[in-house]
Amino acid sequence: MTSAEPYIAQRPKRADGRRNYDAILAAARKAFAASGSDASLEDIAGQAGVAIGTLYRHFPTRASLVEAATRDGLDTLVAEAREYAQDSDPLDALTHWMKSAVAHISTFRGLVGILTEAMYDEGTPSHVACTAMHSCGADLLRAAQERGQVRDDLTPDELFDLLTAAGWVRENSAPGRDAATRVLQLMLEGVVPPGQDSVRI
Amino acid sequence: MTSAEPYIAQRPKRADGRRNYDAILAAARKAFAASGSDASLEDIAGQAGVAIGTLYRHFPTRASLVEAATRDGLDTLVAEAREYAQDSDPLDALTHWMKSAVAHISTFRGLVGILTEAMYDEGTPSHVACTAMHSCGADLLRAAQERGQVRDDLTPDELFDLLTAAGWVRENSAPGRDAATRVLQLMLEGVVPPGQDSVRI
DNA sequence: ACCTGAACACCGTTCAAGT
DNA sequence: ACCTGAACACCGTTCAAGT
Repeated sequence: MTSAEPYIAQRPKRADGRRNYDAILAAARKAFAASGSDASLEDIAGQAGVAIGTLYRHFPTRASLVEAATRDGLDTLVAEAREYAQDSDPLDALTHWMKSAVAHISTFRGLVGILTEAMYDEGTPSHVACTAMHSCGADLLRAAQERGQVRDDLTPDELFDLLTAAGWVRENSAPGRDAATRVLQLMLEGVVPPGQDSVRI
Repeated sequence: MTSAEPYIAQRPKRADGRRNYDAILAAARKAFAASGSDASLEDIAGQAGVAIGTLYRHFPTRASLVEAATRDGLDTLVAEAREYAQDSDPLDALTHWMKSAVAHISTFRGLVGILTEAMYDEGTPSHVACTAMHSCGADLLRAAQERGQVRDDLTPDELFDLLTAAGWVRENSAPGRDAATRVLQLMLEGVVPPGQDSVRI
């Protein structure tokens, strides 16, 4: 017996279906940006000019709609990892990618939570995107560690934790201050100056 | 004209009211722990053995119920700050308090988000608790900075960002790994070893 | 294969009636 | 001052009927 596969939305072949699919996706992205991942599905259908049943036909669960709405962005992030890996300085590659990752995983309120859950739940539409991200991060991390540029007790899971933490700050911090970038910088450099004894928690 | 004050729940004087108030609070804490801050209010009323109207009488908004359910814990946190301030080592005091703060602001899923919003919104029941926390952290931070134990470009707002980021990880990380403590440690010590050139983001 | 919208379910919130 | 529960509103989700 195979475990239940998550439903991954597919762009229909028929012209009318494809038109509606695209309209729903566009409306969803707008609604997620404005109201977060728990935006009203009825509103989204209305904005797309389709009946609610049509939305459910293409995207049977909210998670499948979120996955479809964020698919391109997360694919881009994976592509960036491959580009940055060409960089002569692995630490530069890692930090640039981390900054981009934070942006892509927090494009709207609620996304980071969905992706974090998806990371450890295979029955979730965004799970494959998350594992792809995870392994990209792991590759860049390992390269930097091999050069001694990053502490070698940092694991890929922990890197993911740092990214989601910074992403959450980006989703939720008050506007007017780029809190997430600063948090990322503090994570990388540390709060306690090198001169001090090691911090005991 | 005075701006609208948030409603802060008060324990009733009449015996039957006080009994219900306490029962609702106990049920709410249990429900929040199990289902997060968006637990069903009907369930909470049912568990407390009261009608839904009674819950609304004592706690007219969900935020007021959350505030009442977390009041004791956050008061404790403020008291701990004063204790730790007696410590001979300001950095120890700060790190211990930070660890406790992370625990207290993430006692159930959704709390960190509510507190973060409350920090910057005066019209919110938890706002006063948040500013108290904020100023405690600022005091401990300043003491550690005066001894040169913490980088002096770190602001109290940024300290709060770090705490909420770690708290969010605690709320949302997969069980079986104490991800939040590790994240806190990484924030304090940094990901990049002292030998490296300063990190460019 | 795809679309529509009525129908159902669930839950948050209010309020008139009661003690 | 406090309690009750019916009533209303809103929204997610399903499904029979239709093209």
